Amino acid sequence: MRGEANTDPGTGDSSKEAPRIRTMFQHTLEHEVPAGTILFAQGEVPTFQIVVLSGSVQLFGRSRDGREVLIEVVRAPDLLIPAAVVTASPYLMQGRAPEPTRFLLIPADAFRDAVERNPHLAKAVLETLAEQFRRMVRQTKNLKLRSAAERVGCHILVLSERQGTPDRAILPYEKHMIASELGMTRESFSRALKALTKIGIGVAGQEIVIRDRARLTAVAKPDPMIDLPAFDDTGRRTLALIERLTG
Amino acid sequence: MRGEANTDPGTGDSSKEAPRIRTMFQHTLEHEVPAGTILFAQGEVPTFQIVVLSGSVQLFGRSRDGREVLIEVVRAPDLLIPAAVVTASPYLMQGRAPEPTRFLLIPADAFRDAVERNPHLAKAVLETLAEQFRRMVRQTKNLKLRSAAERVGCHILVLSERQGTPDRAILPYEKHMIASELGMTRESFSRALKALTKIGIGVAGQEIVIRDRARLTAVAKPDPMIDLPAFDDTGRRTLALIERLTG
DNA sequence: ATCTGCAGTTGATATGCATCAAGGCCGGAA
DNA sequence: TTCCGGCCTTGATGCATATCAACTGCAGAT
Repeated sequence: MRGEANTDPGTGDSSKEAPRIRTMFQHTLEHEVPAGTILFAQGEVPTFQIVVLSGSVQLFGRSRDGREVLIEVVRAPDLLIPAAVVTASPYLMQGRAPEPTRFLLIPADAFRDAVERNPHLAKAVLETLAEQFRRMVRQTKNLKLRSAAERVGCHILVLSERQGTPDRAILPYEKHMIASELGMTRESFSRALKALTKIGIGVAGQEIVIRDRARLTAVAKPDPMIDLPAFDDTGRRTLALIERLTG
Repeated sequence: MRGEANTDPGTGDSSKEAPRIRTMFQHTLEHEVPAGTILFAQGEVPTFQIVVLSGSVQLFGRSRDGREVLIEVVRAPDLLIPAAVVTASPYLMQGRAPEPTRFLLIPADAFRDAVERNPHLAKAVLETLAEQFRRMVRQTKNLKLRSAAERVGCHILVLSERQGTPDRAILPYEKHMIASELGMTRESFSRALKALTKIGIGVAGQEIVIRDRARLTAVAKPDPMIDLPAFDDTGRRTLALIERLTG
């Protein structure tokens, strides 16, 4: 737990919001998990609003016959599925940390209370959730409007932008994960990469070298209405606010 | 406009929220459009928070080569893409009313102001947006985890439940629209329906008769973690609040 | 070192779905 | 009525992607 919550620092008690914030503070834990940790299962009702401080979380959807695909990735700083927490309904996905990851765990009911009482928090959560909604819309468009090869090409372009290296991109996790994130099998992903080899990229393990960005762009046809913008500070702003509120 | 906004009814001015709510009220329009009306284009920045009072709105995603697919349908009562309004960012989809539809148009900045000032409104919008996010997650799972035939079968089951008729379902709009909503071509949709004919459904124009629900269920494998629940009153509650706030 | 298991690649093949093309069935216009 | 023009269906075909299978390379265990 961060900074000994029970030794209440003397914040003025006269402010209307203070009691609730203090509640949120008192029971909020900070927690770090190793790579591979399952955070929650599909179908569970959230007990905490999880705040991703560092690292990332993969969210998997499972079909009844047991197949699992990567639906989305939440990268720090961000909230882990506020949609499930504010509606107090079951997670639709399983959450797993693919790397050592740090969290803030805020009890779900305290979080809902705080959101209801603190307009700034409400606004921040709303913006974060809105951004997440838009990510899902982008993904749906990606799946419905593009071929597998285009999805792979655009993903590489987005990665290279996010990593600030226009001439290369590092695949952030295993290829079969990325394949399922992009809605295809690992074999198809492998073949798509190989095909792109002929139009100006090089593949060496996790590293993709972009030799001919113009040609790759021409083939993959990136689109600002589908692909994620390189920077978005919603998460950072939301995190700053929550850290202020919890200590 | 609803109920002569300028003849201000004597609400007490002492309450802190009143001025903003009144702003929202003053410039809020009620509007009805005929079937086929385009409400906004992909790429436009929202000028209003549109509230769907009756009817529905189809949201289309467009690729750069001009192909358009139905991404989602917003049915009254609901908010039209609060995610774009609260973040003041461009719509990722085009909005079109496929039937005569009534709206409340709340100026976007007045809406954002009101959300920031009124915790009840903030909570309602948050819940509505959360529900919309969850719908998108369900759709992504649907696309990534199921075959075309399964998607068609489950869609029929959902429609029949929503319409309260376990033995039949009426397709709410043209088949080619539903096909693109389900991520396939109209031909594939047609063939999928025909295939399902052999396992206990009948097709007559827009009407689907479900002769053998058990068999259809066995084939389509509906799943509460993917398919929409029959009832959800989030929209209704949000609408009630907004109507109270706007007069 | 050897064994083992998992990630990835590659090839052969299957199949689901799209595409292309033709024709049927309306309902609306003239 | 006839003549359209959508919408839908159906068939033939092709292609994209999945599936199945074999193999490589590597890392961790013994």
